[in-house]
Amino acid sequence: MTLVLEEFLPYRFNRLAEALSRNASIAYKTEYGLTRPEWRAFALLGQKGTMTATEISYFSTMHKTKVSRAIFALEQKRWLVREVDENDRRLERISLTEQGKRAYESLVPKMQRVESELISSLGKENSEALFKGLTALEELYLDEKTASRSRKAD
Amino acid sequence: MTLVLEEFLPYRFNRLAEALSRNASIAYKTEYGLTRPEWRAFALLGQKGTMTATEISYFSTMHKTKVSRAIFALEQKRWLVREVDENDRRLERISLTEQGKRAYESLVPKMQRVESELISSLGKENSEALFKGLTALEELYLDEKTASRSRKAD
DNA sequence: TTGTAACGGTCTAATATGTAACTATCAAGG
DNA sequence: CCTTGATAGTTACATATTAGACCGTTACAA
Repeated sequence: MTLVLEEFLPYRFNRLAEALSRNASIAYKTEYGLTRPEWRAFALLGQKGTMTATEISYFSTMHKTKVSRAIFALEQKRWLVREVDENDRRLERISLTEQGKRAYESLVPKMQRVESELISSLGKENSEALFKGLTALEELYLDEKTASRSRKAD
Repeated sequence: MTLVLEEFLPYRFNRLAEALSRNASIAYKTEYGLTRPEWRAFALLGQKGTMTATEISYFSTMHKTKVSRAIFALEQKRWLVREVDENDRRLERISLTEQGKRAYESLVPKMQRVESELISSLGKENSEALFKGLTALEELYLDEKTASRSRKAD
């Protein structure tokens, strides 16, 4: 009995995830000096506006210490600010500065270009199949219930 | 202009890769005490027979130091042995011991069961779409040329 | 031969990540 | 009020991972 690693789903996903991330990271890493966790937190703040660190952790599925450090780095760059919530002083409301928003507006189109180039190279039929398969898998594995339990991954 | 992280391919792949790996790892981690790099090296050796460390690194797309440590751990378990190649004494020919082969024969069916349960939960249509999409992506990103250049990932 | 470049593999030092402890705050009950 | 237990976030320590130096080979051209 033999298992062919190249056909094994966890292996295929890991390899592709790594390749896609590396490919996408070129833009935010070389031009903006962001790490992957920083990019994720940044993208979420640009997408959703003001958030708490816990929310960022939830939506990015990153460990809270990773988020904490990513936020610190973005704060150093003056791309975000925090304000303590007056109603609950444990919370910090985090939002992009004007400078951060400008960076977002200039970075996001580049990221989207990478993605759309990828999709057009795949072709309509393949990319539709891919989306269908991914969505089905996500429904199976990453339901709210599951997602809220396992938030430590990168 | 907004980028929706939940729809961004690198993010989706990373999350799914993590979820699939975690799910698959239960079998080899709890019952056999293997780490992920160890499992990968082990699976390759079971699949392909005798290999060198560099070959394992190539096919597993793992960094060579990771492979080195994985091999060391499997050697400690007495699941593999190395012999220096007489023709080229830089090389070590690594292969599973009888004990290693027995472990392989008992572990692999469990891993395959996990995988086939996943696929049957997805249903025929979705899993076919998934495979089609994954294969297309792999051809685009992980061709020999590409794969041989970027071998550091996990 | 010998010098030089390349290779297989390991070891070391720097980075990145996760675990668990800690601070500060809040909420609810006595 | 005061205690107990939970939550938000940071920090310190332990672990895991990577980059790069390193050693012993080998290949091959001069």
